[in-house]
Amino acid sequence: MAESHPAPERFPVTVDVVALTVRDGELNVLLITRLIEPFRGKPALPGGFVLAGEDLMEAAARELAEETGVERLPGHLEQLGSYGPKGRDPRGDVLTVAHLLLAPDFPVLAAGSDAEQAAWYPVRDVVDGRLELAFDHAKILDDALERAKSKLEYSPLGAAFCGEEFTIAQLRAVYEAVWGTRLDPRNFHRKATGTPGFLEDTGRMTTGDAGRPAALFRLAPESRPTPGHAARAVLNPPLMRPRD
Amino acid sequence: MAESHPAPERFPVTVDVVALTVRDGELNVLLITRLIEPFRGKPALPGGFVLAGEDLMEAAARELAEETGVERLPGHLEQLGSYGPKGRDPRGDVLTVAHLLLAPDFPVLAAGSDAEQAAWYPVRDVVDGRLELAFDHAKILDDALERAKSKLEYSPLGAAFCGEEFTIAQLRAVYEAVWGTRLDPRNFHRKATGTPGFLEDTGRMTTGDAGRPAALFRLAPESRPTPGHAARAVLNPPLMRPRD
DNA sequence: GTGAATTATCGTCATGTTGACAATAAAGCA
DNA sequence: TGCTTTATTGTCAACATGACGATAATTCAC
Repeated sequence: MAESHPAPERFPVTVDVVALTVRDGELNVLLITRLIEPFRGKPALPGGFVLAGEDLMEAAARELAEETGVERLPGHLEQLGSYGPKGRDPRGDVLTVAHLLLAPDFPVLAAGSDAEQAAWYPVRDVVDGRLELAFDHAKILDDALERAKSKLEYSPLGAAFCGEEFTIAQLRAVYEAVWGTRLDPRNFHRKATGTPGFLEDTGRMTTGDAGRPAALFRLAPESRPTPGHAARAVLNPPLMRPRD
Repeated sequence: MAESHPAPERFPVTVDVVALTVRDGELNVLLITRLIEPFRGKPALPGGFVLAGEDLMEAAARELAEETGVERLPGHLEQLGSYGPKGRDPRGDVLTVAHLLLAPDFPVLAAGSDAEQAAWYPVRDVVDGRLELAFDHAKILDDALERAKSKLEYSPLGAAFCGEEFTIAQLRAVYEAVWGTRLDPRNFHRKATGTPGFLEDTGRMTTGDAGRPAALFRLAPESRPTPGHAARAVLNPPLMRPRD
């Protein structure tokens, strides 16, 4: 960290959050609709300015809570990367630190009339160009998707999309939604249950669904996120997504 | 990106670079020695303030060039992650965006007497606690090492530590230095040469070294970094590091 | 109720990959 | 001329994967 004699430039710093979830087998992303210029009326990633005395992750969690009305947000939050500060906001140089939230489907509270309404949108709509995002948020979403896809290969974070307990089929649905592929249920079952340190059988079963009841699993202790530390990578060898 | 009515807080933003290379089979990191307080006399990562109108990567490259005296730096530069702004600099909140450079060994020019001298240090000295880094740079280095280790598994970026052309043994030495393990030369050779889209035989050989001459390889076109875009991941299945 | 549909789970088998290690090739060196 | 060093090619068993058959345990339609 070098010194420069003139006072260093200062930048406004924002945090943006790419919140992903799986609804009805489809990957969704949380977006707000901008109420002001620039990009008024366009969908954008939720986020906002980092406040004095705040850390990045803290700010991301606060903004997300504010814009969804959800107090304690579920799932796994991690930093994605930083963008800017040059030329990404017409109003001036703004540095943004993007974050990634992998979460089970949670309901978004209605915002007041003067607040930007957050809602889930199918990721497909953005990728296919039916939804155009503000700023460089399409690029950020793109990076987030690639990160999410690769996280599923090497880490137990697919389970972050599920609740505390889940069936193998529910976990498989996550992989299929994020990767955009179909996976063989039998091979997936073998890999998921056969990878040491990944899942733990709860002994309980589902009831009421169609078909044979499924065993309920949870993350094994080794795969669970410990307070402070992130979840350790345990999928070794990885659960590779099909290429081509 | 939400709006707040009061003018948003502005933060000084720095870039830091974890520059890694392999010298004599050992992983080294580029450090400067601080000339001023705080942490005067302590080693630190090279870096400095982002200037107005600069992008992050640009700033990182510029700072590295300034502090090493090297104009066009070799190797692969990527963003690592952002740290702060809270509580990492006793002088006040500073956000830093850490970067990672994987480079072949290059000589560092002597700095002037009023400049901070950059030099290569064995990473082991920091990890073992023989060298104490300023600020939160030990944490950043830690994250960089983990990133580098995993990059070698899934991407062709091990070659970024080598020159344009290299032998399989030189590439293996990179893996051994970064992972801190020994690898079987025969199995590594099989995997490196057998992975489609990874390496390309130049047809040329080494001469003058002890032992049988080795074939010289370069990165295959698919693995080479294209201007603008990063190198695509091609090691599929990955070249896994031994666990335990 | 009863059979059909549905979903979960276990098994099989050919193929591909890994890890351990033997054997050979091609140079420099004493 | 051997001896040492390093590179490269093979071999083989263990393991992992992809494709798919078979069976189990439910709900659902009638």
